[in-house]
Amino acid sequence: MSEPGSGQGGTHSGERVCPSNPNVSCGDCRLGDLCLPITLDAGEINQLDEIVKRGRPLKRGDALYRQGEKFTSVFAVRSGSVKSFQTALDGEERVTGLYLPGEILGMGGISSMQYDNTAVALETASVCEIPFHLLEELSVKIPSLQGRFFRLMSQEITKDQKMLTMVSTNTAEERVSALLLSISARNHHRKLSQTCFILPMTRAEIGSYLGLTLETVSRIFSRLQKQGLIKVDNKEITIEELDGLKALAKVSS
Amino acid sequence: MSEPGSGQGGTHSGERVCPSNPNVSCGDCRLGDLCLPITLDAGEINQLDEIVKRGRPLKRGDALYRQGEKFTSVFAVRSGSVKSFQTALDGEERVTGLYLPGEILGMGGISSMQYDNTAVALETASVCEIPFHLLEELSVKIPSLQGRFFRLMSQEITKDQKMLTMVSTNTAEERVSALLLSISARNHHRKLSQTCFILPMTRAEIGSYLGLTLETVSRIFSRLQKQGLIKVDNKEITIEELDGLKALAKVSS
DNA sequence: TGGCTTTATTGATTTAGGTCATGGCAGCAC
DNA sequence: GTGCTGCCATGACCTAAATCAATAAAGCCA
Repeated sequence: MSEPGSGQGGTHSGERVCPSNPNVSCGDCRLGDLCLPITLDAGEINQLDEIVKRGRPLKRGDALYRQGEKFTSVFAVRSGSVKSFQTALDGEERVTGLYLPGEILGMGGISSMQYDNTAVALETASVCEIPFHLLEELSVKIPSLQGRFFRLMSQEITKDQKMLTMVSTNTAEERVSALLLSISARNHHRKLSQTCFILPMTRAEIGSYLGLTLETVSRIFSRLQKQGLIKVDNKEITIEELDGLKALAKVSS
Repeated sequence: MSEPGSGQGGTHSGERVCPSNPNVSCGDCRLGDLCLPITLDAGEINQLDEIVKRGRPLKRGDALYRQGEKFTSVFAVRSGSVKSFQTALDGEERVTGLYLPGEILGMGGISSMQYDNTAVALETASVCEIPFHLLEELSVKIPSLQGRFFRLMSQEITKDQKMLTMVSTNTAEERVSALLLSISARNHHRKLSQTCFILPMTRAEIGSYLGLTLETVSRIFSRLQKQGLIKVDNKEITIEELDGLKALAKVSS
């Protein structure tokens, strides 16, 4: 019953089901307490459910939306991971965000009515698409949904400003440590291991995200490993000394 | 009738009045077409007006709110200018935003219920305070206000991401040029000179905002002046070659 | 299985911008 | 006026990270 791509909708069973299954409703999705529905009651979740579109899983490299396209929807990551990036005038890509299950993206497009970056799946991923005009209408009817969405956007603002502060003041070592800790904390929040995980991005993508070159990222990984703080096996990171890494990262969280 | 600090409220005259006058209603404020009220009709603006608190003008250095304080309101700059900054663990201040008349700040505090940065006036300034819980209630009643606020927050997200991209990829010269152009464009939008203006920040604040040292900012100003692109007289900047500066800044706007 | 492409590591060298230091100048109090 | 204090300019030097380069390892597919 919880295999991806099983049968019909209406999966109102006792156990919550696999989030990669496209037929899971918001009420049954095990991400409910991270995603939009938080603060909504059962009836409201059903209304939200009606406007959410759950597409086929995406393959690595598939785009959710592209920079410059007409803005229509925001997206919630259900499984897998997604990066967003801006394409500069010279064609260079600059990674602006990494989105894990339960996180919402695409909100930068609301004001200008077109997406301000491109979002692509970093691995096989499933996402929920929420048409924004419907979300807006529903938010008028459900004040707590409006509030939830205000809070989500505010969170994005806070996150971006933290990132900005970090990129413009911290050393390469601090930035890399902070990213590892951020992924660790988000995994922990999703009840996954906070000490061992697979990096969804290449060294080049991490560098682009942190304002570093891929060589520097690689060197920092090696250095942190030499110091015994982490273990690196290609994309698999094991944090050996969580507190040591936190001390290095010098971030408040 | 348009002197700051004149008499009573109810200034419904034909001509729009000076925005530093604390008794001007949203409908009469000449910033109406930049600020929150855009897209609202007359009746709606009156409702918005009821919840907006217009305080005494602030002096240079006065705080609108402080990092860590309980979040209560968002603020609109009416006249003067405001900076926001985050205080790091070591007590260092990092400037995260510059807000000119018509611009809204404080939205980062919504999600965590406390302000995520400190905002202080850079010069004599007047601001409107909008208690957020009242704005939220009103937004349910006035869908176009909800929409306007969604757009404002989205704008902040887009702005921050652009800033992030810039700080992590562009050279010192490009960053300084881009900031000058940003101020120029915002002045132009307010029907002020786009080629001559007073910088509201010190070299140190500009550096902090752009992820540079004050020495570098100073050197870049000198260099741009030597190239004939701008004229610098202490805080007064005159852009001599707008197109040349744009070419240097390498930004899309 | 081998050949191809993408990704990662590590070393040598360069450079943009930081750091340190000095002097000038504007604004303000008295 | 004189002396302070904060801000700015500019020079000398240094360093973190970029760039250039070569090699190795992983993933892919035919």
